Amino acid sequence: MKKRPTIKDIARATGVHASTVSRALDPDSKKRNLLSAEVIERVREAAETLGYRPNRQAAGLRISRTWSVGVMIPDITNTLFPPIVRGIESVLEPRGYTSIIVNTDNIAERETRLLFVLRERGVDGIINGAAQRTDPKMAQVAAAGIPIVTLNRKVEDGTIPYVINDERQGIRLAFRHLYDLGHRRIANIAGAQSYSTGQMRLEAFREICAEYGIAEKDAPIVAADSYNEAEGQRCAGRILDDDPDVTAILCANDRLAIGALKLLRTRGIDCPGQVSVTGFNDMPFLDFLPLGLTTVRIKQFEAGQTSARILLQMIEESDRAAPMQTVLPVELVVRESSAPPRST
Amino acid sequence: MKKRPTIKDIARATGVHASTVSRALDPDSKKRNLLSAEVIERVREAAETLGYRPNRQAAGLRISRTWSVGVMIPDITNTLFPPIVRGIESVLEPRGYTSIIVNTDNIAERETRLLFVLRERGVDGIINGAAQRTDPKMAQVAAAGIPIVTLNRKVEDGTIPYVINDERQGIRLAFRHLYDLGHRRIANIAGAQSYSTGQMRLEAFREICAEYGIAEKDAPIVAADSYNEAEGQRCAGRILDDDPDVTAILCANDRLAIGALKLLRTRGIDCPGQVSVTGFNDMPFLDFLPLGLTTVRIKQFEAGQTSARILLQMIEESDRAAPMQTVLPVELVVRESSAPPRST
DNA sequence: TTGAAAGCGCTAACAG
DNA sequence: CTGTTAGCGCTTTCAA
Repeated sequence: MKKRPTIKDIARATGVHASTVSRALDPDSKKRNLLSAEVIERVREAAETLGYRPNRQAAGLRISRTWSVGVMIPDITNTLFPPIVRGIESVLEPRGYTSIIVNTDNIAERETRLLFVLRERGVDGIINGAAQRTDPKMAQVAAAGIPIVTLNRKVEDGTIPYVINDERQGIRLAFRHLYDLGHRRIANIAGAQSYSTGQMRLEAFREICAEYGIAEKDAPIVAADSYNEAEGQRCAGRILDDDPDVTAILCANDRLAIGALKLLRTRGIDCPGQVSVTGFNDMPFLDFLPLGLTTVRIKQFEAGQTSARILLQMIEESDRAAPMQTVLPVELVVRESSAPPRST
Repeated sequence: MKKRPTIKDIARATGVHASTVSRALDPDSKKRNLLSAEVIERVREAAETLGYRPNRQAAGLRISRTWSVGVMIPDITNTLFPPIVRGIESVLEPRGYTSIIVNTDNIAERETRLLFVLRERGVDGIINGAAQRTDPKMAQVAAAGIPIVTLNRKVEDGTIPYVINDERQGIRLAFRHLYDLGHRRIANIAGAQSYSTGQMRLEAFREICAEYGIAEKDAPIVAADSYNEAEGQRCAGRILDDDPDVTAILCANDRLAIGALKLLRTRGIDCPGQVSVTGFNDMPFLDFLPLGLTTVRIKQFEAGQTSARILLQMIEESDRAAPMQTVLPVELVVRESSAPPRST
């Protein structure tokens, strides 16, 4: 196991000083321009033939950089996240960065600890796809000067750049779709209010109801504690118990919708015959469902890409201000879970 | 953004030399035992109050370690892999390691390049979940002294430790299940023969057919080029074209099985009424399928854990020999896609 | 039992 | 344009 060549080896081979080699190989042309073309060429060749590869650990120790970024997500086994992760990777990898992916499971203390782990690792920046609406730890990290951007969710603090989806428009598309089908008693299973998505989607629902002149009692709302199927079941149950005349349930997320569908099946209520259901996110594998779910598609891969690009800009061009707010477009995907209400 | 305290700061605070601090804080007790208990205690306290955290970059530069491992998988968007990745993470993280996950997409040149990226990153070891049966690059890396273990698949070269599932037993369970249901014309969609899984599962199929005294013509085999739904469709089509009397299709993997199911639906052939289908892996979200797939469950999370443990042993206890071959148990999961053949 | 000194591989002043 | 020097934070001889 012979060790790999260093800058010194190249210096020896070319007869110039190590620092000259460093300069010749620096990707920043401002430094290279100070050297004679001839030396640069010689150094390049020597590096090539020796198979030189810079030692990032050493360079990093010197300039305190690691060319790694932390990626925080709730849980990679949630199919929503793999495409996002690949989007991130697709811009990071070509630029020489690697990502350290950590799963918070939406547990606050785990998030805190992982944040600590990432800082200790000296990551050059963080993409947080698991942020809470208020997140003091996060703001603290940002204040400490570590580039950070949130993905899918935003922190209300206002200092952290974010990339989110057009939640408002998504809810409006779903609502209008149901309304246009003829539904007039549309319930809402809202998401956890501790996430910006939960809060924004609920707000959008209230807003459009008001716009359409629908009274609050005709648009019952139950907020879930978290985004999962069990909560979807529970909330759907409560809605139907309180208000058996509901003909459609607009859910703040696909997993809640899947739970709602499950409950309907349990109770022998036909979907979409008796009750229509819509989701949000268009998670992969949704089309495996026996009944296709009408939902709002978000740009998963692109969201990953965009957040990574913004983070890189923050890391590498700290002079240029990075965009603070990026909102990606969404689109409605109509499948089988929505239909006109039974015309009783 | 005040920088974090170094070993020097502690030295100054306690009045001892930096090297003494290093020794006092060394987790290896052999080194600490040389120091007086009093000094160790003082250093510990100072480290605590200053909030000292060792700088891995610096330590790594010195001892050439990074406390990071590379994890190669085909594609994180394949739901089979997230549980594996979390299994790996669950043992790595508590021991202070992070994992760098890369997706090969089963493209050889991508694999080569990523392997290069990982080496350049100086990972302490590699878990390869995307290995080919013959993989010179891999053997080369292993020979270079970088700890490496393969996961799910094995390299035939024989020098690389592996953690795989009991492919043979899995195929036998599926076959017996079909046979016991009464099937006598069982076809096989085999996996790509460039992966050990494809090869082993096919071998097991041939073996058990022979055991049951089934002639080769009564057990048609078509090998897929890769593990995906399109190939499953194609292969199932060929099987039914050549041999319309087949009553069951045993697939080397779930995705092939999903493809086969799709083809049956296309042709209006009822499953399990006319043709039964089985898969392999028990991928998450399989239960979303309109028709539950009978399959062989592999221990995904545990496989991740086991491979990580073995890798850590190779890294940290290079003296103790790591287990070369680990075969995890599998179990049959019976769902709706298998039933007795129509008794025509 | 502790200190001194060297060096891992690289970059960044500062000279010249 | 290029060489010299110093040092990032840590570990590890070698002395004392």
